[in-house]
Amino acid sequence: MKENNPDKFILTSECPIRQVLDRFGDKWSMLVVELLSHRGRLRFSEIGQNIEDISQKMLTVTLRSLESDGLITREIFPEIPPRVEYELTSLGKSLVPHIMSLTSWGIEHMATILENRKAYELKQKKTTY
Amino acid sequence: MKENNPDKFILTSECPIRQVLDRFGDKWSMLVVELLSHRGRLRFSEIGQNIEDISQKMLTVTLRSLESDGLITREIFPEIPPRVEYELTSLGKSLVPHIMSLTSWGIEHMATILENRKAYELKQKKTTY
DNA sequence: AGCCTTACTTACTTTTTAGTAACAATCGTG
DNA sequence: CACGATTGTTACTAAAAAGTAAGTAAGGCT
Repeated sequence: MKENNPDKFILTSECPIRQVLDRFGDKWSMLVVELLSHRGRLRFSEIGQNIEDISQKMLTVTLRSLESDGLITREIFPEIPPRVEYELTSLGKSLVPHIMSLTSWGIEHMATILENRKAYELKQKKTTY
Repeated sequence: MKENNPDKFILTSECPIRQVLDRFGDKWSMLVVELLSHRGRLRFSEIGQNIEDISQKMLTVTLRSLESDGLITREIFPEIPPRVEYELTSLGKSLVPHIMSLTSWGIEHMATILENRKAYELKQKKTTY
C-alpha cells in the first residue's frame, strides 16, 4: 500500500521507530531491562522469578538478544551448580529513561484507555443491533 | 517461572509497561500515531500511502483499535466515493512525546546496536568452530 | 547409585499476528 | 451498463512468536 508521497513524510522500514519496535517491542525485552535497572546485577533465576509468566526458554532468548545487542553483559561463574549474572551496560542504561517515559504515560492514562474501550464496545453493540 | 520474591519488585501482567507494550507494541499503532502527529488530520488512503508496507487490512485494524482506545477520532463524510478522516485526540497527542523519546534513542544508538550484533555473531562463530 | 541444583538446549505444539486476494457498497461518468 | 473511486470486510493462508516439556551437564550430597 503505497503510491505517491506528496508531503514526503513516509515511514519506511528503516525508520528508527520501526527499528526500535522490531527489536524491543517484543513481550519481554523491555521488562528485563527495566528489572535490571531497578535491581542491578542479577542471576538468571532471579530474573525469572521477578517477571511473571516468563518461561525459561523465553528468558534465555531475551537475554541472548539483549546481550548480542550490547545492552547487557553476561558473566559466567564456573561453579557447580552454574551461576550466571546479568547486568546492564551503559548502552542498556541509556534506554531506561525512554522506557520509563512510556511507562509513566501508561500509569497516567491506562485507566482512561480501558474506559474508552469499554464505552466503544457498548456503542458498537447499540448500533449493530 | 516464579517463586518467592525477596525484594518485591515483580513485573506482573498488570504492570504499566506490559499493558502499554501489549496495546501499542504492535507493528503499526505507534507509526500511525506519529504520522498523524506530524501531518495532522488525514484520510484513510493518505495514511496508507505514508506508511510503507502496511496492508489495507492492518490499517483498518490499527485505526479501529486506536479509535476504540480514544487515541484518534474517526469522521465519516457521507460522500461517494467515501471519505473518512482521522485525527489524534488530546489523549493521542499526549502519547507522542513518549514515542519520540524512544525514537530519539533509536536514532542515537541503532547503529551501535547493529555493530554490536555483528561483533557478537563473529564471536559466536569463532568459539563454536 | 541416585538425586539435587542451575542454567540452559532442543523438539514439538499452540497461539498470535500478519499477509493476500476477492468482494461489497454506491454514485457519477463515458 | 460496465468502470472507477474510496473505505472498508471477509475468508483463507502463511509466518512468527511463544508455550511445554523433556533432556543435558557436572559435581556434591546421602
